[in-house]
Amino acid sequence: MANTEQLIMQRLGETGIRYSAGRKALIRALSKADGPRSAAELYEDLGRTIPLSSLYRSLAILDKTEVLSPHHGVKGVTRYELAEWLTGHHHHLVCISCGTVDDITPPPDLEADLESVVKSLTSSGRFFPRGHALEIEGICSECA
Amino acid sequence: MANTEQLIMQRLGETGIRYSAGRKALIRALSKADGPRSAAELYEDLGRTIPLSSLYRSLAILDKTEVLSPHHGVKGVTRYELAEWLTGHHHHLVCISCGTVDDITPPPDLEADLESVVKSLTSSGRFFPRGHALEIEGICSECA
DNA sequence: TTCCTTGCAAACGATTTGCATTGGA
DNA sequence: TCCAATGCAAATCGTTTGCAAGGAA
Repeated sequence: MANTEQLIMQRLGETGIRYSAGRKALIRALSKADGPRSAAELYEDLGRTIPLSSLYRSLAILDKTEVLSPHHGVKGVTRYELAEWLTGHHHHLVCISCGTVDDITPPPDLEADLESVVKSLTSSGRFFPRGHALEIEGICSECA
Repeated sequence: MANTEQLIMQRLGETGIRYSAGRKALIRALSKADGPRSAAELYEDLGRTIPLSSLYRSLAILDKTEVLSPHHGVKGVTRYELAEWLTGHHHHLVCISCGTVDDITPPPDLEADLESVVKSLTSSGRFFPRGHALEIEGICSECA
């Protein structure tokens, strides 16, 4: 999706945030990944060319501007992925052994079921839903 | 549930783990809570009578024996709740602002839908599911 | 006596921040 | 020029661990 970067540049331009070379590399690494990535993982993905502190800062900024969304997984590490308005809605397979997260896309009719589940669960009026996440926890093929 | 403690004592007894006064207090605090609690929150709940290190150790042991199950939420903190074989299956409302987590129990027919979603998503054979978690993310009434 | 548990302090790992420097519009 | 971005090091925060003392079986 060459278009994804266009959308990101546009979003960032609106708020005076620069789409620097480092951030471009970060975004491309995330685009290639098949699931959310932590700062440490991105550090390796990028050949340790960008210091961790810069990665953390960029991740925080891109999170705040909703270009990325965080995923809080096993072992207290935060992983980030492109926000759903860029990638489309999806869910996660989470390995409870190594913490790896893979994306999965549910068939549309099943997703409709999920939506109705969410709606019926939040009809109390005491909670204002922004989204939902179906996390399927188990053991990945690497750890099995 | 006076019966819950019986079940826990029995489970611990099988593995030479003691149900000490501190752990009893911890379990009772979790029983009263309406959602998963972090070590720091339990520390406060218990009037700071049990040091954090003891709480962390007990939480780790009770996790390993599957009396508790962990929830990895906002801000990289781990919260624990009684395992589902003690409390029944349920899901979570997660406040993306303050990190608070509340339990919700889905109507049985909707839960059946969820089960079928999970089954259809994991039919690839490359992932071995242990459970699922539907996290509904949004803003709680406190933060709204 | 034999282990498990507890407390305190030190150690750790992930993440954040202060500060001086660099770089782009 | 002006402000955002970067790099390094130090600081924070949640969590873990070493070790010696306390307690239950």
